[in-house]
Amino acid sequence: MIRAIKGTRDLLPPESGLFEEVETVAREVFRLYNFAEIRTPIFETTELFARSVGEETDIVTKEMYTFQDRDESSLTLRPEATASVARAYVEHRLWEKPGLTRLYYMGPMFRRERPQKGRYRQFYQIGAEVMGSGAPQVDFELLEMLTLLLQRFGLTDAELLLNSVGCPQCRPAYHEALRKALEPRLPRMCADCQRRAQTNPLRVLDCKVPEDQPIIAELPVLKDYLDLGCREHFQQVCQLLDSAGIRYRLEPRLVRGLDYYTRTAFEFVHGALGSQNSLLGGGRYDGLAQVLGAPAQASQGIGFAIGEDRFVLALQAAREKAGAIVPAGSDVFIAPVGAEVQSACLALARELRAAGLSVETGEAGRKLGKLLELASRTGARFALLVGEQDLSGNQIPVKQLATGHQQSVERAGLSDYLKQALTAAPVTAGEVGKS
RNA sequence: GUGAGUGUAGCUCAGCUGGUAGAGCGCUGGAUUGUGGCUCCAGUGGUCGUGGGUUCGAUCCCCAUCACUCACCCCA
Repeated sequence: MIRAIKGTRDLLPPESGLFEEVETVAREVFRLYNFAEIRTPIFETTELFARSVGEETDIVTKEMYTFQDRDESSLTLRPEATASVARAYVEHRLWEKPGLTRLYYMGPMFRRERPQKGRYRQFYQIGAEVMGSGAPQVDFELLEMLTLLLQRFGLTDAELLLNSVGCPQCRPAYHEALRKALEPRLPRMCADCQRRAQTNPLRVLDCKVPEDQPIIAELPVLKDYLDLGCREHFQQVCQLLDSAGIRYRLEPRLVRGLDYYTRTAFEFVHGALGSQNSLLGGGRYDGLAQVLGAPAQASQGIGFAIGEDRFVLALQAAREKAGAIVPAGSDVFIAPVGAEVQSACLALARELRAAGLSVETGEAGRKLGKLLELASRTGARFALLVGEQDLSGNQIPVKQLATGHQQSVERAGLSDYLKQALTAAPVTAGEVGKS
């Protein structure tokens, strides 16, 4: 049997419906903040990611799907989308348009990691970027938009973690101080930290080994090394959040794994996600566009990416907790009584669909009992029992499957009756999905 | 890349220190040729992940391998 390859999966109903719902609501919320969609290619030159994400990052050194095209150029399946958006910003000189560039995207990303709960090799991200301004106000509005999106789904138990990671001007001093402080302490730390001290010293701060915690507490804190500009920027972001009543937790040890981040860095974490608890992450990346060819004064940017798979996981947990059920089936199931009403039933279905109802048609000629059983078990909300005499009398029996209540309805007023009844009637007692 | 756990029917799982497999759910039909959910009956289902070894005999014990899951790592 041919199976989906490791780390990839088929999104089937009812779960695929949740992805659709998350995307729909995200689009609505993005529209409120005047974001428009960008669709970038799913593969790019390898160089783009090496230059923007960072040559030494884990993503670039060991997680990318890179391959040779037939002309021998090196291409890579996108591991994230900010690089592509920045590339498009530069390629189309978007800074020359009036106002800020506010773009959102959604789609699959690819990283070759060992699969785990909430971690896949093909995974889905929903993200947005604001380019062309370094104002703290922009950071604030982005975070506010995210809290609104989480609110829309009732994920109010997600927690915002906030930090400033400085800029290329002040970070080297911190790096130096950190390295000095680490040197004498390293022998007492775990093997991972000893390795990280070489590859990515900032990640030492993120270590979870209990024995290392007292040592980490003694290390210099990035906050104390921020230059004036970075410090004021961060302070203003915090003030704006405070005055809007948005809760957050300062996390001086929050570190991002991509090289392009500057100043504001944030993450929303959620308890239902297991060890991959980061629901979404993002931050400012003020120099990125310049690296790719934008003029310095237009190269500021900030953005985030939501892990859609994780978002859905959290949503499922929340809905399960709330005991929510959703109808899985069609609005209407048409049950033909006898083989000779086939085409009349199909015409009726056409009529109801034209009125906006979702209609499933039972196979003409099957026993009515079987058809009703099918209607009920597929979660249809109403069944129409359509035989010769019903058609000739222009009275169609309509059965509400959850209650068993049945009444005849004038054919001409059928779609209006159904639409009205659908909003009033309880959800089917038939098969329901786990949300 | 590293570690641990698990692989038996479409799904969830049972299977006694080793005698070549069961249940529930599902699916199809019937009881019920114009009335579903409940019930009853029948049918449909499996190279017991794969390969090798031990044994008279292996779903069970041993080795290898693959897959899945979780964790490390990393990140969304």
